[in-house]
Amino acid sequence: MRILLVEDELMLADAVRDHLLASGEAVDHSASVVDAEIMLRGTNYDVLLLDLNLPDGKGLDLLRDLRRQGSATPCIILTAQDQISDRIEGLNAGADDYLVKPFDLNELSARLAAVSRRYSGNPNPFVELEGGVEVDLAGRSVLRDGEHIDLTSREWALFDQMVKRPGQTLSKRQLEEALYEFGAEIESNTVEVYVSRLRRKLGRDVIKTVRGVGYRVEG
Amino acid sequence: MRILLVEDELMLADAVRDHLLASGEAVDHSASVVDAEIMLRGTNYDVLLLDLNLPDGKGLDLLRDLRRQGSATPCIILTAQDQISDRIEGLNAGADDYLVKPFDLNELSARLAAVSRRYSGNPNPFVELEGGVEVDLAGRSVLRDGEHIDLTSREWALFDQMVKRPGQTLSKRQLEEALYEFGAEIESNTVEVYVSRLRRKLGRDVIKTVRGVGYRVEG
DNA sequence: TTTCACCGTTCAGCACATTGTCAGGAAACG
DNA sequence: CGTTTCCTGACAATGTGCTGAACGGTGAAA
Repeated sequence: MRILLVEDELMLADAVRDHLLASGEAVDHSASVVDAEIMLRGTNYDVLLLDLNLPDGKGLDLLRDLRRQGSATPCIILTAQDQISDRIEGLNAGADDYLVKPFDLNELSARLAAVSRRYSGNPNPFVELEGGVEVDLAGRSVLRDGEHIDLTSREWALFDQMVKRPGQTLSKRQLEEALYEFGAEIESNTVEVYVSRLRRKLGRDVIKTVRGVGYRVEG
Repeated sequence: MRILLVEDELMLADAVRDHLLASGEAVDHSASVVDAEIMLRGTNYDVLLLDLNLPDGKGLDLLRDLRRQGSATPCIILTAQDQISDRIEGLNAGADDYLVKPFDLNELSARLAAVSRRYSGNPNPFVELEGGVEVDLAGRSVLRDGEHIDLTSREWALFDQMVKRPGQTLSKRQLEEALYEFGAEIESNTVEVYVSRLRRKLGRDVIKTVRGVGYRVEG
C-alpha cells in the first residue's frame, strides 16, 4: 500500500514511517504542503496521512483541492488534542477519519487498514494460516477452527508482525522491537517465552522455529 | 433523498431549500413544530434538519418524541453561535450532528452526505448475536429472548458502535469517541462502566473483553 | 412547587490477567 | 559426545478491568 505522510514534526514522522515500513507499507514523507502537492502529482497513493498544522499553509486546503479535483484517495488527518474544530472541518473537507496526537502506532495501523478496506469494499481481509488459523489484522482478531482466540497485547504485537510478513523469517531482535518500542535492549528470552505462549494457543505448527535466526509464519 | 427542514427563519430556509433542490434532493419545509409533526406523520423522511429555536415549542421535544417512538431518522440540528448547551442537549436527545449558524451551504451538504452515508452503510437492519440477543440498528431496538430491552442513549451509543463492526475489536479510545461526539477527552473508566451495565442488561457473553485494547461483539 | 426516578459520571477496592524473569530440561547440531 | 539453542513451567510484581456506591443533574409525576 502506498502511503503519503504529510507531517512537519520530524520525530513523529520518523516514528510513523518506521512503523509503517516495518509493516511492509511503502511510505513517502513530505514536511510541507508544497512538497506534498508535487508528490501527489507524481504518484498515486492509496492513503493520505495529513497533519493539519503545517508551517507553509493549511493542510485543509490541500485536502479540499484534492477533493475538488475529483480525487477520492482515502485521507486520515492528524490533529492535536485541542484542535477540535480542525477535526470537524477536516471531516467536512473530505477526510475519512482522524487521529488525535499523540496516538498509538498500532491504532494508526488499524485505522489505516479500516479506511483502505472501507474504500476498496473488501470487508474481510482474513489471512489464512496453517492449522485452521485465520487472522483479521485490522480487527485484531484470531480464529482457530472458527473459534475466537484471545491474545494478550504482547502476544498480538508479536504475532501481528509475523503474520504481516508470511514466509519471511524474522530475527528475534526484530521481534523484540515489536514488544519494546524503542531499542531498550532487554537481555532475556522474552521472545521465546511469547512464542511458546502463542503456540499453546494457536497450535504447534503455526510458528516455525528457524534455528539461530528467529521465527517464521507460513503464508 | 427526502429531507424535512424545520426552520422558522424564512430567508435561511429558502436558501437551504434552494441549495438542496439544486443538488437534486427533495426538500419539504415546515416553519413550526406542529407543522413538522404533521408532515412527519405523513411522510418517511431520510434526514431531518431541525432548528432548535422555534417559536411554537422546542425543537428538542420534537426530536425526543421521535426517538421515543423508535424513529431512527437521522437528524442534524441547527443552532446559533451561543447556544452551546442546546447542542449538547440535542446530541443527547438523539441528534446525529449539528451545524452552527451561520453555516456554509456546502458544509451542510457534506454533513448531510456524511449522516446519510453513516446510515445507508448498514444493509442488514437485524443483527443476531450470542445469548439470544437481536439488534435492529435502524430502529434502535434490542431484543433478548424476544423481550425488548431498554437502553439509555449512552448505552446505545456504545453498543451501536460495536454491533456495527462485529468480530472486530474496538479500542476504548474509539468507543469513547462514540460517547463524546467530537473530542473533549475524558480520563475515566466511563467506557468500562457502560460495558458493565450493558452486560447486566444483555448477558455476560455478548460483549467480550480484549484485555489491553478494548471490546468486541461476535458476528 | 416538591418529590421521585432515572441517568451520566466519578471513584475506590477487589479480583484476576499479564508480564518479565529465571531455571531446568529438551532438542538440534557439530 | 559436548555445546549451543530453544522450550516451557513457575513465580512475584505489576497492571487492568469490573462493579458497587455515591453524587449532582434533569425531566416527569404528584
